[in-house]
Amino acid sequence: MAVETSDIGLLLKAAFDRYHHETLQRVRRAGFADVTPAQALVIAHLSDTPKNAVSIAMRVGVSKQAMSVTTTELTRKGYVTLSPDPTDRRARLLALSGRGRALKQASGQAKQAVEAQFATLLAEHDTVVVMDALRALAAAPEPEQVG
Amino acid sequence: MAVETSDIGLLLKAAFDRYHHETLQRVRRAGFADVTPAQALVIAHLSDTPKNAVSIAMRVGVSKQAMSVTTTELTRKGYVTLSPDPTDRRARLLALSGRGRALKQASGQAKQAVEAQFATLLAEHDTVVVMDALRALAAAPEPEQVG
DNA sequence: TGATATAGTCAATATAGTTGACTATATCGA
DNA sequence: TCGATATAGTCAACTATATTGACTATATCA
Repeated sequence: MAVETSDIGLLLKAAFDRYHHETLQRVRRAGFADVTPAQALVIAHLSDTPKNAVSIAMRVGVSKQAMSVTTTELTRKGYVTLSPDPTDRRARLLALSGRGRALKQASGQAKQAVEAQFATLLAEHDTVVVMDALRALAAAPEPEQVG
Repeated sequence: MAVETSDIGLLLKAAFDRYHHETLQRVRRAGFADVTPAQALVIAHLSDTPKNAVSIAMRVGVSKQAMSVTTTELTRKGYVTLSPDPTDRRARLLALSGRGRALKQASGQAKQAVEAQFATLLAEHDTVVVMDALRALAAAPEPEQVG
C-alpha cells in the first residue's frame, strides 16, 4: 500500500495494517500458524488473572457473541482453558494454558522486534510523543452530538 | 474500549477504530447512510482523475477481486461511474459521480472535525511528529526475512 | 504471430462482526 | 422471600470484507 497521503485516517490504517501484518507473520513463523488476528487480539488482553468472556469483550471492543466464538476457538486450539467462576455460576473464567502463555510470549517478542524497527525511524523523544498521542486519540471522549 | 495499555499495536488499533468510527458516524449523519467502511476507503482514494480498479486496489491494499465487489456496490449506489478506458479495452475507469463528490466532501469535513478534536489534545509540533511517524511506520520497508 | 502478462469477473471459502432470541443465574427492592 | 430485572453465555441468521483459483478478453513483448 503506497502512502503519500496526509490523511491521518489513511495513515492510521496503513500503520496499523503494517504493524499487524508484520507481528502476525512473526508469530506464525514462531510456531503458531493457526492463530487468527482476532484470536491474537484476545490473547493480548489476557493476563495471569483469569477473566470472564464479557469483561474481555468490553476491553477488546466486540459483542459478547463475537467473543463467545473466539473463546470457543481458542479453547479448541488449546490456547485457553475455561473454569467455573466460584463467585458466579453463569460465568466461565478464561485463563491462558501453557501453550497460550507461550503464544503470548512469542507475540510479545514479535511486537518488540517490530517496535525496534519502528524505533530506528524515530528519535526516542518522538516515540514517546507518538505513544502519548495514540493513547490520547484512542481514549478521547465522545464529542458532543453534532447531528 | 478501555486503553490503559502501552502496547503500540493495541494503541494503533484503538486509535484507528476510534477515528474511523467517529468519521463514519459523521458521514452517515450527513446523509450518506448507505456507505460502508470499505466503500468509504475507496472513495478516499478517488480523485478527479479517473483510475482503473486494479490501480485503486493496489493503493487500498486489497485484491482486485475485493475491489471488483466494492466497485459494483459503489456504482449501484450511485457514487461512482464507470467508463471505458480509451487506451485499454480491458479496463474501466472509475470516476466520482456528483453524489460521489458530495460524499467525498462530506467525508473530508468529517475528518477535519475529528482531527480538530485530535489537535486539541496535542501541541502543533507534536501533531507534525505523529503524522511523520505514522507515515514512516506505514511505509517502512519489509525487514530482512527472519525465519 | 505466439507466449505471456494484465484487467476484470465469478465462484467458493474464511474471518469477523452484528442483532435477536433464548436459558440460567444474580441481584435488587418491596 | 419473592418477583422484576439485569447479566453471562450460547445459538442462529445475517452482513461485510477479505482471500484464492479459474476464467475471458485484451495487451504487450520478442
